[in-house]
Amino acid sequence: MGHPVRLPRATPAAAPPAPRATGALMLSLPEQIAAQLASRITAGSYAPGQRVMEQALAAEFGVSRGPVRDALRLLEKDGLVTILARRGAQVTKLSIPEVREIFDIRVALNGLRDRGIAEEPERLKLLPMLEAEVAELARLAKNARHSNEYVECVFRLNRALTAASRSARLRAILDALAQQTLRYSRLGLASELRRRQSVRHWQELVKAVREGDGERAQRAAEARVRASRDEAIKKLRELAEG
Amino acid sequence: MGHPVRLPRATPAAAPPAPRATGALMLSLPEQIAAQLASRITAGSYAPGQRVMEQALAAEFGVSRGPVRDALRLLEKDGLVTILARRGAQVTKLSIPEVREIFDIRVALNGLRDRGIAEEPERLKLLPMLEAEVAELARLAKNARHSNEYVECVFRLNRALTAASRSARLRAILDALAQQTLRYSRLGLASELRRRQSVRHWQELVKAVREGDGERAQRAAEARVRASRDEAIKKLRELAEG
DNA sequence: GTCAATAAGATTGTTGACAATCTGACAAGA
DNA sequence: TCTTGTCAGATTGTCAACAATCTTATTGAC
Repeated sequence: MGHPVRLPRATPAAAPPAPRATGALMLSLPEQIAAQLASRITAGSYAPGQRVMEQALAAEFGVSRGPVRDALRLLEKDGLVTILARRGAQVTKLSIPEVREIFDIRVALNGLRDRGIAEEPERLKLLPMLEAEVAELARLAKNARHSNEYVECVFRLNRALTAASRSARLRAILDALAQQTLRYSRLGLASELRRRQSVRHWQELVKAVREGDGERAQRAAEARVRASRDEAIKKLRELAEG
Repeated sequence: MGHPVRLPRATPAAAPPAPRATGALMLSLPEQIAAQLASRITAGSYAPGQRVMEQALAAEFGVSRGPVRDALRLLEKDGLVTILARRGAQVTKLSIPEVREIFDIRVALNGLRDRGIAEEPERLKLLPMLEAEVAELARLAKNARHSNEYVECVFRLNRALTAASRSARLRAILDALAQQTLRYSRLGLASELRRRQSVRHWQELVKAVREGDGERAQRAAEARVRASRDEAIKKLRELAEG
């Protein structure tokens, strides 16, 4: 069979070996599988600690174990699964200190990212989008029923900013970390008070970007992620105790 | 054949399938191959941009392409090779802006690392080693002929500090970045003036760790890596022009 | 002489099967 | 009752071969 092709889902027997056309934006087979699994993990379909077995996935996706292996290595790179030698892969399970560690790294690197963006001459192209999204954030924060939409909007913003970063390595690291903390960020934005604080942080960041003030952008970004970190940890502790 | 075993080098035909005992600290076959290749890359045996082909390595190590594939994925995770779909792996080639980006990330994360260490109660156990190594640095810096030893000592120090960090993720990221910038750090420590400056940074860091002053440790670490960055970039530019 | 199409070789992607190891349960002994 | 040893099933590690793609050199046309 070829390989950078669409995924036949849940093919019980052998898939028809029809070679497909080579499209424009194509993910390799392992990448497609990894993407599917990543969304299942971040969405919570797979529980933390759950084993992820090659054979079963290969059968489900109608491929052999090779591409599944590659996909699992890809997910390991993003920290979504943990691979133990001779013991296979399992959905990464994070302790509270580990969550904190990841947020701490994000504090430092989001600061670096947003400082870089604020000092970039092309930052002005980003501003309309930033301002529109932050206005949307302010709107959503007022209504307690829009918690999910608020979180989605924050993720869009973050993804856009990460994508705008010059450094490919920074992008890769931040994308991985953001994915790992996705479910916890959600926890940390549950209360309306927190969302209002979050809006202020974003507004401060946009202002700094508009004025090209890298240091202030960095401070705002760091403050924002720190607040997210503290609230997430607090909620996690409450969940662990109560 | 088994798999977490020693490497038969350059076996032309099939290796004798003798099953070996399961030792205590054992690397899987792909990890062993990856370690070998990593040292070749960081030592400069493989030139940047050079293609690294599965078949050839499999033949050289006397294994099939499977473990070699895994090894290359491992190296990609550390940024030592770049894998292009359908085009194989090549030793990562860094442009000057890319080198700068990596150093910038190291600035932020080394700061985070050393701040964490300075604020750790168990930091006192580290102090003797730190002080001994930094004294050694001061000794080596005085003699221009000891440039290589100086660099080695800096790497030991860095490795020890990274290993002492609480966060496994921070360790993984920093190890990867340090490997990627290894040859450039070497460039940046060539001049005696720079080594003297480097010693002062290290002394400042040790002092901050001794006193448990996290913020000062962070500033010292950041300053140290920034200086390393600037000197490496300067040398790279000189090489590119002259 | 330069450029595009073509064909041969080289290289990666994928597969299915076999070997080695791990997991869990069950039984025997202290 | 708890530990230890053994066994069967399940799962990962490895291999060799095939298929698809890419690269390179050659040919032909303009």
